[in-house]
Amino acid sequence: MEKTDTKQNILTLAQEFIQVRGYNAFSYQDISDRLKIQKASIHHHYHSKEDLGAEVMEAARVRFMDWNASLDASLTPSQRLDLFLESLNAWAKQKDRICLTGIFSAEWNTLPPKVKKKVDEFQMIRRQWLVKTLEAGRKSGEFKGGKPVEEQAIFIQSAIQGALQIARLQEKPSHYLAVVEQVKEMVKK
Amino acid sequence: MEKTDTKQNILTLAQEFIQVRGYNAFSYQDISDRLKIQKASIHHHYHSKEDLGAEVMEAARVRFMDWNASLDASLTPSQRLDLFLESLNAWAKQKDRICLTGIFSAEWNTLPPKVKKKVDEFQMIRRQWLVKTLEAGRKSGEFKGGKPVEEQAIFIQSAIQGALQIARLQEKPSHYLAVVEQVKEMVKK
DNA sequence: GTCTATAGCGGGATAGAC
DNA sequence: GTCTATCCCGCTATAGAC
Repeated sequence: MEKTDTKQNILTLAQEFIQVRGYNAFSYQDISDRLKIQKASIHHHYHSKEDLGAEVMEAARVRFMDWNASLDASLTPSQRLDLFLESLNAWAKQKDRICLTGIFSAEWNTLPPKVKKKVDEFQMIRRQWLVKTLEAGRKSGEFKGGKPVEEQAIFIQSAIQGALQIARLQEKPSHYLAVVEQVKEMVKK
Repeated sequence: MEKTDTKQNILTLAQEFIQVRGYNAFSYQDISDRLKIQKASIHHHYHSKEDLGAEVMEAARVRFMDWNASLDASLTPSQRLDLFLESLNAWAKQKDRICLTGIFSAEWNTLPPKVKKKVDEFQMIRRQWLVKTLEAGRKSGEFKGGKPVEEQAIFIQSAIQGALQIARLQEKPSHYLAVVEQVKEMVKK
């Protein structure tokens, strides 16, 4: 077992703590306890907490880009939307996590600059993905028309972000699915 | 000017800080700076931060009940829903605030017990109000049928909570209004 | 009811040995 | 790359004078 994946382990744990407890509420101590290393060792891999937070978002961005690139070209817009919504259900099922943009946007006014920048970027990339997918679905006739796609994308992001938070608060992962069903009903013909 | 409203001033400021910065990120120091009193004096009015957080939610509950009681009996369900959605727009317009349930549900896993209890209670009271209003609207023929009203209420709460967060992140209060429009379109005939 | 003073803790970060 | 030791800060909370 190589020790070189310590850096990766820190990143993975940081994301978990951020989703579970929030950026402000988690500490280097939390991570060092779980990894059985000292607090100071974490600074060797991530100079500051701000950097670590930014790297968590950067990794999420890369993962989303990879996920998108891996989608079969033959998938319809409707199927793509389903996969997108289903991918977030993972957090609801784990019951103690919400989505990254959900926690970061709630803590927004207290976040360090580098983190803010990455969060905003991540949010916009996903927004654009939704816009593109919604446009494709309207063109293909699978989706309803109506409000501008940009507004519809904001609506979808709002609903799923809020749904994950409310589902966790009430310990009802199924609340997320209920919201997803209504999103689909609203978008699809 | 009486000094007896110090207790009320603390409560008002606490709510502001919670909505702007979050429960974990605000401190007694923040309040004492603004009120030009010492940190220790705050403890005289609210024994602990946990109590203060719980009182903020309790006050919000009372305000909501009063607001509901003040509604003219002749208002239609559709008008009631509009007023409900509009009341939250106040936070979007102030640009640096999100709704109380939004911040508390994001910080959920780190909240002290008394606060959790009050948040959950507040959330459920508003849910029930929405359920009642949606039912009335369906009965009167103003609202569409479809998904169970309970699920529709969860959907509305999710969407507006997420919308306020996203609107603040992108400094676009209008994002909230765009979501509200889509909520109305979804509910009303 | 407000003050000063301080206890006690945990946070992020750094220095320097190994 | 990990360790020990330490610094400095801000937090919640308490004690006790006025």
